[in-house]
Amino acid sequence: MATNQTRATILDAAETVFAEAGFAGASMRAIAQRAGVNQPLIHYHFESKDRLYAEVIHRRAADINGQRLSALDALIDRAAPAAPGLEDIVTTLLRPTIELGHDPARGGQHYANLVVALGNGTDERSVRLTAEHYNEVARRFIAAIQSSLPGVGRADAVRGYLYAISIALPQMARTGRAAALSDGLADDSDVETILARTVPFICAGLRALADEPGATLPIQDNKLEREEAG
Amino acid sequence: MATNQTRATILDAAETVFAEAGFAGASMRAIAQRAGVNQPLIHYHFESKDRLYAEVIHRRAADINGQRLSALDALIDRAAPAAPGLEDIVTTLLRPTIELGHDPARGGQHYANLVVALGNGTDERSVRLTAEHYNEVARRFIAAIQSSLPGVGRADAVRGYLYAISIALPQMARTGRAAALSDGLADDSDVETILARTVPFICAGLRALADEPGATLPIQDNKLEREEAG
DNA sequence: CGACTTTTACTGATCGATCGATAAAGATGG
DNA sequence: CCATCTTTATCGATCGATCAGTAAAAGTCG
Repeated sequence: MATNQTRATILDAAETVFAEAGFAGASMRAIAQRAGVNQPLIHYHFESKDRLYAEVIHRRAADINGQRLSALDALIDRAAPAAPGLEDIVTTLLRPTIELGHDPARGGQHYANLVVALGNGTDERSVRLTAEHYNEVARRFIAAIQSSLPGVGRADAVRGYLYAISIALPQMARTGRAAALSDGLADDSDVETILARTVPFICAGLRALADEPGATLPIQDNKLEREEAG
Repeated sequence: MATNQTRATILDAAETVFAEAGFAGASMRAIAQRAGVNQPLIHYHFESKDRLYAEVIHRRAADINGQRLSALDALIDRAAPAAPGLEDIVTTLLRPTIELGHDPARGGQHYANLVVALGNGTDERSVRLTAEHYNEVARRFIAAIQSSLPGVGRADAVRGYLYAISIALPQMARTGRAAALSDGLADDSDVETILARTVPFICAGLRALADEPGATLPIQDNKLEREEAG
């Protein structure tokens, strides 16, 4: 896996085309044209369309999840022996995501659109890649939420994490719908503005789940690995 | 627009295949095979792949939005001259969505996956169809949220609406990720369980936005250093 | 009524374009 | 020369769409 310049160029082009057209709608020829290379060269470097797609995802996911985990570790160390505050945990989870969506140098919106489709997709490829790249960080943050909010059960912590991600990803992708519906009032093009609105929303929601324990859901966190959802 | 049985059969098959493979990944032949008809018949009834896709969306959107608007009207009438409660408004918004996602007779998960991709997509087709079918109901519910929560500004009401939809749609689509991450604890296959968790979360979040109206209040205390060597 | 025409619903054959992928030859630099 | 990178040419498969043609139902008229 030599860090080739050609590889990076192809990955950037693939990221954009996959984001705009989806996996099936993106053609190797369109990717090659945007990258300024020949189509068979992509096969030389990445073998197949599937492997190219997986590498596009892996590159950004490794970046963003590395940031999230090291920031979470730093947060936990700083607060030790107490648990970090909920606002800090949620901010640490969301900030790298929102920032990546606003940083053109790292794919910007393109990867954002990709990862939204990935996280919400039900096809085998999306489910597999999502679990492969995002389950570890999910478990870490779910545990952090539980430590900071002892009243919340495991199931509600999982729900809260998924709700937080569900809110953050579309903002990362920025479809412009908020601006359209508010006649420009909610044009959230600034990272800090987005965090200032989403973090209080999510934290208040999580505390509501903790204060209002819902269905009869026991708390047990022994098994960590699991194959599939029944 | 004769209510033909063949048309409905094709629409059902198209809904499933589009949901499983996306617009580009779904082939007219695969749709025809699932519908038990031959491929040119689809062109006879729907002209083109684009029009077929639009009709698949239109059929369910008209159903679900009709339910939502009439339920909202009834809610407003019942509470008049006061404004309806926030929990009732959010429940009225989400229930038809969640229920549709759990009703196999009306497409069930299939339309759910479709509409998730539609709402999050940035391609021209997705943006156009989303605005065409969902902007009216969005404006109605945003106004209702503002009437019930006078402290919330217009921009935050829009945000709250979009956050609510962002939370509800993935649950409608049920990727099984919640169950996988919680070892089955959060297997939300029941409509009432989902509503009992999402509605309090969303309402608490909305009230937090209303109580903390500063749209320009960046959270600075744990801003991450993203510069690598800077 | 019965013969004729029109409309509707559907089918088999096939079009040109494009798909992902491969083989093999050419270029490049150590 | 050799290994790495890049290109040209091309494969078989599949894509959305169109065509002519058929069977049956519906409408028309003496």
